[in-house]
Amino acid sequence: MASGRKKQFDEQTALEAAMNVFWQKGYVGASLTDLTQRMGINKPSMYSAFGNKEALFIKATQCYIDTKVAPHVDLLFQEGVIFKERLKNHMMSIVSMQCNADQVKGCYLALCQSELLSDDIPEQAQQILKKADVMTSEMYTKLFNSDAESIEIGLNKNAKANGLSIYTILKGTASMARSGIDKSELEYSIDRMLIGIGVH
Amino acid sequence: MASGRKKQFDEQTALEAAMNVFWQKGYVGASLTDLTQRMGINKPSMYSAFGNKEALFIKATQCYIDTKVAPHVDLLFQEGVIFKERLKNHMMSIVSMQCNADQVKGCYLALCQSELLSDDIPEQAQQILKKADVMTSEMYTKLFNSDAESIEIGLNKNAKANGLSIYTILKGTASMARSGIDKSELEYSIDRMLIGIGVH
DNA sequence: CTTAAATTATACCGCTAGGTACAATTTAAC
DNA sequence: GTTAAATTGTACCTAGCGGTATAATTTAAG
Repeated sequence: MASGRKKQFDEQTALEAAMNVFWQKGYVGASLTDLTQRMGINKPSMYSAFGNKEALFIKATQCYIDTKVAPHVDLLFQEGVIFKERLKNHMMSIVSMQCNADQVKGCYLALCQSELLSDDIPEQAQQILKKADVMTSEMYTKLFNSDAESIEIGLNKNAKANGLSIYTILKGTASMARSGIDKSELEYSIDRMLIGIGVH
Repeated sequence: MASGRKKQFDEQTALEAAMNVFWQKGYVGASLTDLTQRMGINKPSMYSAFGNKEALFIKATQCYIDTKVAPHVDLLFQEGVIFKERLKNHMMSIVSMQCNADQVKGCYLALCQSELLSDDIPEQAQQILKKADVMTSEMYTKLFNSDAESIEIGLNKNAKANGLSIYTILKGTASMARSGIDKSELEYSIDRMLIGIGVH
């Protein structure tokens, strides 16, 4: 018989702002003041909408995966494009995102995963970060293992190693992107490293 | 006409302990309690011996460079070994260090450099981290540019790109090592990526 | 117009951060 | 053995942390 004041902020917009803070500062380095300021709300609003810092982080991480990672994954399975081009398109698209001047440079996940050894990340946050790492690794292995063209070329024989190589390259470009290296330099590097893996 | 109590700890030993904490937690994540506990001293002793957290960090960083990085650099210039083997030895040696189970996994410098965008690293600490980054990059470029064998093979024509590729690979292995990937997996990846760069 | 539910702002909690004052202790020169 | 310099341990400072109690505000149903 009554139904209170309306929320004066958009939850999704606020979540994206939080995502950018974690992207820039990592889990430990992002303070509630940093977060709520950039979200444009105060602490009680944040706590009522998201729970606590860890819960906010988990949602922000999922937001990053959905909006900043998933689109590139689609390129891996695009119909009518040969395997090598699909893989290259995928990697180039990721690097382009990592270097985009309109957002934080580098990779949100790579940064926060590097904090895992610190013992300062709460349990559930650890889990989502580790899960994202394992799933990415497995995705590449499975790609080399299952893709019809990959099997044709024989890349499935070293599926796990091939997958890890791709992942290693992308972790490298993420790190370089954070340091401010130009996209073009990284694209060139990727192009040639793929040759060594047998993708050319 | 008097000369006080003797220091009850070894400064170098304490510095190495501090190095390990920064290696594990980064600059922001390493608290004075973490640091002094692992150094086995209390705060006033630390402040009198090293100045403050930033000064301790700068010395710890230099300690890392001297003891954990420099040895691998020597392998790049070893006499009586061909260029490609020198480069490979260098990279394998670094990866072996990054994966060593007896110490923190991954790279101290890569971790702390990833904190640079956070705006939470004091001025001088920023400078030493950026300088280490630039110098590493330049070292590889110069290697490809100046090494007699590199010139012979024609690798000097893409010296900058080649150097950046090497650096990118090593940033990638550093990140993977921190996640706990086996050394053998990374060695295999390096071996094949080098092929793409023309080092085989 | 009242009322109850929801969101807001303010002010605060206990705790830990980086850093320090000070007194107690140890040392070697005299 | 005294004395002055250096290091140690304890106890504390202010500021900021993650988190919350409370009261003021806004809202729509009755």
